Amino acid sequence: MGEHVHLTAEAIHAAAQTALPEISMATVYNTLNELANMGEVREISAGNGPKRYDPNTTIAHQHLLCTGCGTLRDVAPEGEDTLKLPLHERYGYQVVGLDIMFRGLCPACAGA
Amino acid sequence: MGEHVHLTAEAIHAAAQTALPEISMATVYNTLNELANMGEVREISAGNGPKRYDPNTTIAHQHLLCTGCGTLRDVAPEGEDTLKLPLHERYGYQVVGLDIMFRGLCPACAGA
DNA sequence: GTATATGCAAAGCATTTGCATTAAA
DNA sequence: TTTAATGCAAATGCTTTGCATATAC
Repeated sequence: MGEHVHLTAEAIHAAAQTALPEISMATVYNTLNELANMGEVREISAGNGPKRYDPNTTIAHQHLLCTGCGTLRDVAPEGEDTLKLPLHERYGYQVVGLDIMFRGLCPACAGA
Repeated sequence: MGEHVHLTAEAIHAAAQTALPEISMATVYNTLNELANMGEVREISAGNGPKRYDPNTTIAHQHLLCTGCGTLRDVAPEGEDTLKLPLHERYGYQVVGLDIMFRGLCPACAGA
């Protein structure tokens, strides 16, 4: 649901277990993949480690990635609506989406 | 070296074999990880499948990702220099970099 | 002669898949 | 009763690691 910090499959599994103690990772992955195919969530691979799942599926995404712990959260940068890829730079690609990812250390990782 | 289509470890291994027929994947990965730690290349995980390695290490990267075959290439979008993350949206993060990724089908995948 | 880099093979992690079982319509 | 969803466990794909060998200084 509409959170602003995006979870891994494992974290989703742990959270789901509070409601459904018997739920398996396979079911979590099956469901996440279905949701992704339906367009209800987007998978985001944040460098190394597991993917994270984002329930925000608007066209342009803006994220803040902690390069220490991998935490991923939503942000709203300035100038987003001015960011366009000129036709002569598209190399014939049919562009359907845009991801913007800011990288850095979150406060917890910067302090450690 | 300064290519504009970024390769997977496997592709780099294959290319390296033309010069060093005995080279192993372990050596390729060891070397790529060293280069990444030195800041000479950047790892980019393009959704599913293997990572790709980008020798362009300027602060803001702009990429075009084919969601069909995973090909990743450099592009230069308009408005890149206006894209900034306002302080009140940084949540205390120390932002050190920015990735911009356009997603879509490359001509080959769109035709198939 | 000592230290570093390499190849090989095994291990590791995240994710997917097959299959038998369970629950649902 | 027929269908779809689930759990389990094995398999997969990518990457890393341990260790013995080879290479360089």
